[in-house]
Order: sequence, then structure tokens, then C-alpha cells
Amino acid sequence: MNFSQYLIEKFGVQESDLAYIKELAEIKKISAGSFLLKPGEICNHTFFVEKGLLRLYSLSENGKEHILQFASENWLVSDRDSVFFKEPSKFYIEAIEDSHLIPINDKIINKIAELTPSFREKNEILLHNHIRHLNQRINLLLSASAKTRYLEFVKLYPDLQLRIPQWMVASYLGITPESLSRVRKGLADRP
Amino acid sequence: MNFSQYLIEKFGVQESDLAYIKELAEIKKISAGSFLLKPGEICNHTFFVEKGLLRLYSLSENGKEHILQFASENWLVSDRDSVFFKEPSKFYIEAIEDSHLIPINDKIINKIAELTPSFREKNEILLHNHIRHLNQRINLLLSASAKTRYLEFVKLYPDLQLRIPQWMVASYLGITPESLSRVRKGLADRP
DNA sequence: TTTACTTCTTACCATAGATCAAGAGCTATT
DNA sequence: AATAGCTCTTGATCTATGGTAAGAAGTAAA
Repeated sequence: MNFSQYLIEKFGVQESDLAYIKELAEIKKISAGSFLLKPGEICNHTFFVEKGLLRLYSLSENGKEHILQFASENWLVSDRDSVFFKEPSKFYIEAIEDSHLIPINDKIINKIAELTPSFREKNEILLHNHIRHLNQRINLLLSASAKTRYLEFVKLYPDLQLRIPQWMVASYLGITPESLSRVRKGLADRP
Repeated sequence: MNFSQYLIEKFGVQESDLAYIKELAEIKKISAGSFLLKPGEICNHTFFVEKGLLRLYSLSENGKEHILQFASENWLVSDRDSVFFKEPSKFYIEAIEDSHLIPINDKIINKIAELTPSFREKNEILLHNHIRHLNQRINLLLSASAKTRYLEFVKLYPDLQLRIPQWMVASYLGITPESLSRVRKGLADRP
């Protein structure tokens, strides 16, 4: 799947309208370790990931990173708050692998909305899916042990887990890399 | 503020249209301890709180409650996922105090949307506010100690804190009532 | 090949928060 | 007044996870 396919499937864009949209969309290639967003900047784009892997994370006062989201092929990544409310972000978006992205700005959004009657409705579904996902994560953080959260992560993102260094998984789960190592050892001993 | 006021301020409803909407909205009175939603049920309404206080919570396998949200005057409470996707809920909604509510169903939503051109747009803002709030909570759960989370809670909901039993605050924060008691003691000793 | 760097593991100890248990203070009910 | 039922506190322990430190293995750079 690529950006065109995504527009058709998730937003109900007409195949005949794709050309008008792609006209405005230029592919952006960035290498592992570079940033799309840093704290204090306003996030002007939502990025569609054609290829590669990125992470959205925050840095707390004591210098620790907390990963809010990973994004691999066919996912969107952005600081939704910053994009929507035009306010400075508190987050980093960094490429974990060399990546190919489609930066989506208001102009493109407006063009899609103009061409596609179902756009607003489809977008509302995406927002609700996002909310559902965040609620599940809060529920897990409130109620589950590190081990349970790790197992859920592996179940949810079996492919990601192979591409991401372990310390990033730990950061996503809200535990230290050492703890994750011990959790994994525990699981290996008694599976 | 009441429901009419809320519709005008948050959704841009015309004052002259209120009558058509209120025609469909009947006030519902429930007493403390009764439920608006239980797991397995589909949440057919979003409730506007005219008066009183409610909580949205889940029950984990080991029998512990985890409070996802409180709702007092002029707030909405519902299981958004269940309402939107018409799927069985995993949550309870319970009145903490005797409460007066306006149950909002699809019929009312459609009437508001029909009468109010800015409705979809305003609703999108609410969804984004919800997402922002959930993100902040995840960030806190990932990075902050029980003490910090408690201080944030008090800062965010200074009024609520006086109306809610302490064990519910603990449940919201993801700690035990005993731990919260000790956190508070620590703060009282060295403020 | 050597050096440097990163990731992961493991051992040892520290700590935040959980658990268990008891009691104190309230309020409602009888 | 007496009982029962909550909520909150406090003390004594227990446990999961964190912190520190060291080493092993892999990869990249020199």
C-alpha cells in the first residue's frame, strides 16, 4: 500500500481525483536519526509513512525519554495537538530508520476535503480510533504489570518489535531497559 | 451554565433553535450509586451533566477499579467508543452524587447538526481536546511519580477533589488508597 | 586489527508503592 | 445508645521495578 491507496481506503477519495492531490504532495526522504519535529516548533504537517519507521517522544525534566507512538509503513505520525491548535509542540518526531514520507499540510487536507464528500466523516472515524487506542493504553498503564504490558505490546505490534531496539520498547512501556531485559528473561525461563 | 448555554457556547447553536432541540431532550434524574452503563451494554447516550457528579471506570480481572474519567456540572460523560462504534462497552458509568442529566442520542445529535452549520467543526475541536487530555495523562503515567500525579490532579480539578472520596482519587491516579494517604501525609509534613 | 560505541544482560542493592492488618473517626440505621 | 458500614490513617512487611555498575557481544569507524 502507498499514499494513494491509503487515501482511497481510509478517506474514500475517488481514484480519478488522486492526480489533483498528488500534485500537492511531494515525497520527503530523511535518514535515520534526523528529526521532523522538536519541542517549541509548531507541527505544520502530518506525515504519512511510505517506507521506514519513526517515533514520537517527549523528554521529561529528569532527562528521560517517553515514547508516545511508533509509526511504520502506512501510518500517520504528527503531534495532533500542535497541528490542530497551531501551538508549539512538546514532542520530538525522529526517524528510527531511513524513511520516505508524504508531508500533509492544510492545503492538501483542504483539497482532499473539497474533492471528497465523505472526508470529514472518515476523519472523525480516525479520531475516534485514536481515542480508543489512547484509552486502552491508559487502562493498561493503570492496571497492568510491566510483563503484561510487554506481552500486549508484542501482540499488538509483532512486526515492529523486530525493528526497534529493546530500550525503545521499554521507553514505550514506561519501564527501564534493564527491567524489560529481566521481564524477557522471566518469560524465556517459564514461557 | 446549563445544557442550552453549553450548546450555544461549545457548538454554536442559535438561540432561536434551542426550542427544537430541547423538545427532544428530557432531563433524567438518578441517585448516587446508580448506573448509567455497565460492561456488555452498548452506550446509546452521551450524558450532559446539569447537576451532580459521575465516574467512568473499568474493572480489571483482579477485581480492581480504575477510574478513567470524572464528570461534574457542564461536562459530558459516555463511553465514546461504544457510542460511536455501537459496540459493547467495557466500562461502568456510575453516579457519585444524585445527578440531573440530559441524555443525548443520535436523534438529538442529528437535529443539532441539521440546525447548526458549525456543528461538525466544533465537534472536531472537542475530539481534539479529548485527545490532548488523554495524551497528557499518558505522559504523566509514563513519567511522573504518585506524588507528582496527585499534585497535577489537584491543580487540574481543585473543586472535584473536595467532592470525591479519597479512594476514588487514588483509583484515578493508579495507586492504592493507602499510598495516596501517605503521599498526602508527606505533603502536609513538608509542604 | 584496533578502538570506540551501542545494545543487551546480569548481579547487587535501593526505593516506591503494594499488601495486610489494625484502629480511629464518621454517619446512618436500628 | 448501640451497631454496622464506610473512609481514612498508620505501622510492618513484601514485591516489582529502578539505579548503578560491570561485562559481553555486535557493529561502525579509524
